[in-house]
Amino acid sequence: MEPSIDKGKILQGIYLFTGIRETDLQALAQMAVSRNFPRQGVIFWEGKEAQGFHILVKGLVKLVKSSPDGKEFILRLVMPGETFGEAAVFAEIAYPATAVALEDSQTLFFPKAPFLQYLAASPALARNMLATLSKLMYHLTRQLEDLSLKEVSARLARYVLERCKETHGRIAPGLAVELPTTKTHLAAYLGTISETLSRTLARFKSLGMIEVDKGKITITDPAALQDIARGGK
Amino acid sequence: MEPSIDKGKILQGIYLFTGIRETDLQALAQMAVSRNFPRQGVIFWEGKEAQGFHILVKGLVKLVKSSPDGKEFILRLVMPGETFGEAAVFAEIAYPATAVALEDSQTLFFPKAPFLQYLAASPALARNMLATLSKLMYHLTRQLEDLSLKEVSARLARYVLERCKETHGRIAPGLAVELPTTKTHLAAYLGTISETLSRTLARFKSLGMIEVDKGKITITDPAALQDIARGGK
DNA sequence: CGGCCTGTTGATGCGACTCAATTCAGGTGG
DNA sequence: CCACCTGAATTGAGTCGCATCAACAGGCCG
Repeated sequence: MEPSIDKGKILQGIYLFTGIRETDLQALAQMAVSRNFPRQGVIFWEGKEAQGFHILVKGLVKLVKSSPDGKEFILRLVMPGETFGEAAVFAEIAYPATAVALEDSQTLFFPKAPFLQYLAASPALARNMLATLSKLMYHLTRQLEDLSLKEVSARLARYVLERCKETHGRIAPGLAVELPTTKTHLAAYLGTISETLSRTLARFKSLGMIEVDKGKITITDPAALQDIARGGK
Repeated sequence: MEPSIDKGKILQGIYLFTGIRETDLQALAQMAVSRNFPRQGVIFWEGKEAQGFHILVKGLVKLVKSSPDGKEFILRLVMPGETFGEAAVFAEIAYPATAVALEDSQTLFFPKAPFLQYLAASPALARNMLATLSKLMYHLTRQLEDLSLKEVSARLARYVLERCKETHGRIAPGLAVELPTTKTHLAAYLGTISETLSRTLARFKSLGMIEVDKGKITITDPAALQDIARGGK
């Protein structure tokens, strides 16, 4: 068994719980269950009736849709501190995707019933949850826009720029973005396959727009990237 | 000016407000503003700071993403009784898509600030809103799955089957689904263009899977459709 | 009647997926 | 420590789905 962790402590840093009173945090910590998953372990399956949602404490999780013939699309890579599986808790629907741990991971699991009960008593929590879902919806519509209107090069360019903005707060030559995992996963996230991603990266590099090195992409020509992200060429 | 409508009456039939007390409904009706839009009128623009959300009372509305070069993707067709523009209200984000009336339409508009204030006092309303957002997210992930993993024929087959199930509660030979609007719009909704949709419909017809007639599709071979929707052939 | 929008059908080209071969890095076990 | 294996990444050749461009038919409305 895990050495007992301070669940209340963990909750303090989570966006979902900002502005929640200390005593309420303790109540929430009470209902949370710490769970561990090995690399490649399935946290929940698409189509399974939702029993609650998770907060990722440590590790890395992918949310995937997969097709009968083995292709898969990564809806989201979940980083520590983020929640996942929330949506299925509030409507009578099943998990819309499968969650798989990409590294040994630890989560806090909130069972549906007690959480909903608590939610009814906490407007601040409800408000935070609405904001969380809203941001996820925003993200999903962005992905839809990319998939339906843009080609792979534009999606990749946008991805690199957004990650750069996210990690450094700005976009400038010389700044680098870390790939959270393998290029194959990135390909699945961008709605393509590793071969195509490899070629596209090679083309960007040959055009002097980026440098690629060991799971790290360095931006050398932001303007050109932005042009491509908009759909240019 | 419109002859004054009974806003309270309208709210009663809306999913978002089920289980809300009568007196609360009156308060909500107070804050709602009736607005009218002509065919082709823009209700809000993508990127504009959200000021509130709408309930469609009458008419038809499309939520679209459009690219610089004129292509557009329809995220959702909004039918009377449904809400739209909700997501942007709860996080500090802009409207993620543009809303356009496809027919002369009437909405009830709920301004952000008073609605949020009211929401804090009504757990039932918060709960309903969470459920609404959850269902929309489910829908978005379905679309993402289709776009990333399936080809046009599979998307069309799935669309026809789902609409059939929705309108008749079951799927059987002889049942028909109405197209809400033009085939060009349906194409944009399926992430393709009208030419490709036309060809695909023609192929389905020649294979004896459907009959097409005047904005109506009649299913003749459900099994074959289901096979294609799963990715077969 | 003459525009306009929608829908259909044909020919062509391009982007990206498929299949296949090779290299490379990391981890394992002898 | 090296041989081995596995998964990731890269590169090439071939194919396919679908968008593009273009021409044309039908319905609706002013």
